Amino acid sequence: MTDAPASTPLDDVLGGLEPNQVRVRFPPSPTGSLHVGNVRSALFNWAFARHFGGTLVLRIEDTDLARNTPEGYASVIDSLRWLGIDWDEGPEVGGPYGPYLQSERFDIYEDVARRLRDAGKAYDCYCTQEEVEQRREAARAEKRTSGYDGHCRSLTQEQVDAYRAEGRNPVLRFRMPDQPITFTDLVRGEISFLPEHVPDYVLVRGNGHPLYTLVNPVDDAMMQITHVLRGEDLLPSTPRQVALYDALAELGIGKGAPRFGHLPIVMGEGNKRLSKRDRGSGLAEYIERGFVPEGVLNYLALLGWGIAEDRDVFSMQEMADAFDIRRVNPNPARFDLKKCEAINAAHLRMLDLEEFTDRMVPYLQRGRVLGGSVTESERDLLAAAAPLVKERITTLGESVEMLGFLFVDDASFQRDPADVEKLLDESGREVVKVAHDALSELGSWTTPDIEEALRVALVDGLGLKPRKAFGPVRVAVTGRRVSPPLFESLELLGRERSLSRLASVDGD
RNA sequence: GCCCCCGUUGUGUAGUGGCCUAGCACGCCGCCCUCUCAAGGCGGUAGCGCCGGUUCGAAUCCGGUCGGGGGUACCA
Repeated sequence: MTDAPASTPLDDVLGGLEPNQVRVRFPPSPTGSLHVGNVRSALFNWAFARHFGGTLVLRIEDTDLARNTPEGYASVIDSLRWLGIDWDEGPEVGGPYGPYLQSERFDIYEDVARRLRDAGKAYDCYCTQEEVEQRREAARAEKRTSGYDGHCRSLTQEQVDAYRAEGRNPVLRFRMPDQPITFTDLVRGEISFLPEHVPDYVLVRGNGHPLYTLVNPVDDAMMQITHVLRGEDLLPSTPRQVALYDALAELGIGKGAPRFGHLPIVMGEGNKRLSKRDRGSGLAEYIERGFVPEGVLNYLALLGWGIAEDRDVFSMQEMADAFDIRRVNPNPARFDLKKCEAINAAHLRMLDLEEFTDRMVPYLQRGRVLGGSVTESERDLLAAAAPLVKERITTLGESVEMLGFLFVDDASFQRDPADVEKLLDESGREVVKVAHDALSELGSWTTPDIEEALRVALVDGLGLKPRKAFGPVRVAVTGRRVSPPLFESLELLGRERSLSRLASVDGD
């Protein structure tokens, strides 16, 4: 572990800025639903900005027209809203540095590219991809750094004319300075690269299309971004960006390189980075299953950061208050769905009852347990049932299985075949019959009275262990071996429906 | 190949030379509670990659080594 970050004074984090002058950004590509790695990145930027009372900019990086879709954009916005990660500048909210969609900034990039070329910070490179590739392979064979070799750095006019005559379209290549590049990473400490290891790189394609390598630093510079918190996969590209920020500053664009903090990547199964194809990699899955944003965010925060050594459940406000980029662990973190579920369950339990109930509704509707509009009586029943399931489920989606039996009408009520086979055998059906008879004589239909009656009839009367006695009744009434507490469930189901379900076992 | 980053139980982490016979959480196992499942309580399992060095003393400092990851594009 590096020791530099922990010893980095706070002022080195702020770089002489007032806390509220901190400006960070989250720059997703709208290629589809957000990936958990992106969410983690958004969260850390959010926490950093909120901690200092600074600004979070949302910028949509949609220059790669082929891969972007309108649905992708909507999905990013919806995802952030669902998570509760709010931004101070960007699409939907505006701000002084717009537009915040890169697709609306092409003229800016064109202008900056021209100025970089005019100032000699970048140059036209006429090498074809094949030529570059060939030389790259040769360098590799000699165990040298494989990268652009500077072939077109200083062409004569004759050479340029000759290439032009061949009809070659040049790319615009950034001229890297011949100096080592060193910067202090907020997570990892000092990092430096030698010039021979960071070759000149392409800013603008032969067809005039600007690349990420240009666009991202240009926008950061123009939007006055002060801190860049991003995945460590971008660490190797940092030196060339730092050099570009400096060149831009010399042209009067921005104030030089921001401070960087490279967050550990999130790994999936095995030893590879959590990729889009991995199960559990997309935020959409979590929403569908009924994770709550508090839970997802809390878990993601734990990937590389912790609020205290003996505590791992906390709110986003608490995270914002306590967040310290210097305390982010540089180790890659492996995504653990079990832990994520545990954290989510903890947040579910922390919800107050009404809130918990409200949040279950859409899932019960999707599971066809509730209809599109919830009647008042359904609402009351749900409110009464909520405390019974709140401590028993990990995700809201599980409420469908847990509570379905209460809302479904007798005609469509179904029992789990496996549970029926296991518990409603001949003796089980006998138990249910006895239970039915005992309950049908019951005067007051309340949990304690129901329990009393069933204990007398089944435990005392039939001499059964409680476990054996109530199992068949549970399956008969709820349809499943696992359910909310039985006596409470019977009370909520009501006398008529309970008795009819018990009676229906016999007729099966 | 070259460059960069990382290396504490299965997983996430605490640990900044003695408080460490390494703490916490999740997982897993067992017990208690108990009408099922949870929740809760109690207990258990398992770790400093390796080798040298510095030091009275190292998970902590230094060197090396091994391992893992990332990058190496007219992708982002």
